[in-house]
Order: sequence, then structure tokens, then C-alpha cells
Amino acid sequence: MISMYKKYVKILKDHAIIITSPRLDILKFLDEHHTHPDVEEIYTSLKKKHPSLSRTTVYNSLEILKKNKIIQSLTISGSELRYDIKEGLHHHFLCKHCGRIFDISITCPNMNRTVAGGHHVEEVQGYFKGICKKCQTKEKERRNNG
Amino acid sequence: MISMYKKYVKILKDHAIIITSPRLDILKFLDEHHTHPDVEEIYTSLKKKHPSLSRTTVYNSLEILKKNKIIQSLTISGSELRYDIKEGLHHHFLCKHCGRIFDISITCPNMNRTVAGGHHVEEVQGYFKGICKKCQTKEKERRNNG
DNA sequence: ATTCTATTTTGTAATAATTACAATTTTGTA
DNA sequence: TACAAAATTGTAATTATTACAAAATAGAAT
Ligand SMILES: [Mn+2]
Ligand SMILES: [Mn+2]
Ligand SMILES: [Zn+2]
Ligand SMILES: [Zn+2]
Repeated sequence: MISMYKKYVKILKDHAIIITSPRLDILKFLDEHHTHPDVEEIYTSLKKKHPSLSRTTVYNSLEILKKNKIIQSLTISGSELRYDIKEGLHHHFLCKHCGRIFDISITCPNMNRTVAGGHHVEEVQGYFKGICKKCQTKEKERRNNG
Repeated sequence: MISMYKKYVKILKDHAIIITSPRLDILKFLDEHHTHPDVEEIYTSLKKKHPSLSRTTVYNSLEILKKNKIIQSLTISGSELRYDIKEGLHHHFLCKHCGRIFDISITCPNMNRTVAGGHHVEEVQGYFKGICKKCQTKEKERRNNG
């Protein structure tokens, strides 16, 4: 049972972060859901198995995971932060129609930049916004069938 | 007096947007302040010369200017939207220390992309975050002088 | 210039995301 | 097992943004 968390226990230990079940659960959730959820989605999902969970704990846990660069937050939506396990730099696409956020794997010479305009760079985020593949298909079908 | 607004009147006319003084003022402000201000900064500045101005009007005006692609909003900060007159695509740098946002002119092959991962792209935003040139200098001085 | 109507502005109230904070609980260590 | 530091919880406060209705205004028609 606890073995399901072994991987996440190790991550926290390696970063000298105190091991708690909210932290393990959040890490596991993000590892298993690469959908870039917001706090509310994470909270609602985990609350089912862990009814005493507090929203504040989700905020706090995400904060410490982020400070340790285990996860990253995306500001792509403009209204709420989205969270992502940090494994390999990649860019993101937000569909204005369905709201989903997709990973985009494109080569980008600026991805690993440490300097830009003379400033010291610590984070790089590439955001693309438009209409996703699936929403375009649906739209075409809607036009054809009426 | 009204001639100061000629340029902005033309922009609105060209887009068939009704000409109102809040819209002209906001456009002028963004044209003269390339600091990527948020709603509050715009509102506070313009309120001085135009005391009846409402915050809601600032939100509404920015919205219509954005819909017409005259301006763009940046989600870089993660807490509030920042606004920018849209003239030539460029990337942005946010200083985590002083909070300022700078234009970054770097070549980027993805800047004019219309497709990414099979999705239809309408907007591209490149965000860099770290410590700006000036804040780094200050920090060095602080360390040297004590 | 005057009238008229659609659109905009204004002010206030509502909502949504996030942060602050103090009491309670838990973790890691001794 | 006992203890202190750190985390979790629940609630209240704050901040950014949106909703909405009444008053004002822009632009077209007269
Ligand atoms: Mn991702
Ligand atoms: Mn800019
Ligand atoms: Zn979609
Ligand atoms: Zn700075």
C-alpha cells in the first residue's frame, strides 16, 4: 500500500522535504495526470480518498514542491495556476474552445537560455493558444452536418 | 488638444470601434508606457485626468481593444493580467525581484507558428523569468559594501 | 442643430482564486 | 515514548475579475 508511494517518498527525501500524505498524494496525482490541473481539480480529486484534506494544504504543498523545482506552475490560463510535474522542458498549448492544455514538443533554441536581454533567466515558458485538433474536427463536422 | 488623440482615433476608426474618451486615453497610455501595466495602474493613472472613470470601463475597454488585436494581454505574472500595445511580436522577461516586465528581442522560430502539435495556433507567448540586469547589479553592490 | 437608439460608462454587488492566520495535529528525532 | 519544529486544517481576509442595471454618450438620421 505504502509501496505505491515509494517513488514519491524518494523524491521528497532527495529534496529534504518532510514526508506527509498530502504531499505524496499530490505528487502521485500530478505524476498520473498530465492534464495540467488547477488547485481545485487536485483538491476535489484527493478529497475523496482523504476527506480531511484542506484546500490550504494543497496550496502549501504545491508551493513547497514548486520551490524545490519538482513541479512547475503554468500561468497560461490567466485566471488560475495550472500544475505540471517537471520532467523535461516543454512548451504548452491552451485550447480557447475546450480549455485543455497540451504538451507541445517542438525544438526551441531559447528553451535552455540562461540569459535574455542581459537578464538572468531561471524559468522559460512557451505558450501557444488557439483551437485544438479535436475542437477543429468537431467544428468541421458541425458545419457539414448542420 | 483633441489632435493629441488623432493617432488613436484613427486606430479605433480603422477597427470600426466606437470612439470614446476612455478608449482613447487607454490606448494613449499604453502607447506611451511600454511597462506592461495592469488594470490598476492604468485606472489609477487615468483617473487623475478623468475622475469619473470607472474600473469596469477600464476592464471593458481593454477587452474590446484586445478582441480587435490592437493590444495583447500577458499572463506572465500569474496573478493579474498585464497589457501591451501590439506592435511586432516579442517575448517578455519578468524579474522575480522587482516585478518589472521587459521586452526581449530574440529570434525565435516559433514566434510566427500557425500550427503546433497539430493544433491551430492564434497566439504565441514566450515568457522568461529570473532576476533582471539592474537587480543583479544592486545585489552585487550590496554584497560588496555590506 | 435636434432627435433617437444602440452602445458605453458608471457604481455597486457578486464571484473566484489566493493568502493570512491561529489552533490542532503530525513528523522526525532523541 | 516524549518533544519541538513543522505541517495541516478551517476560517477569515484579500485581490482580481465579472455581472448587472441605471445613467450618460456616440453616431446616424432627420
Ligand atoms: Mn506539461
Ligand atoms: Mn511587450
Ligand atoms: Zn479544444
Ligand atoms: Zn529586477
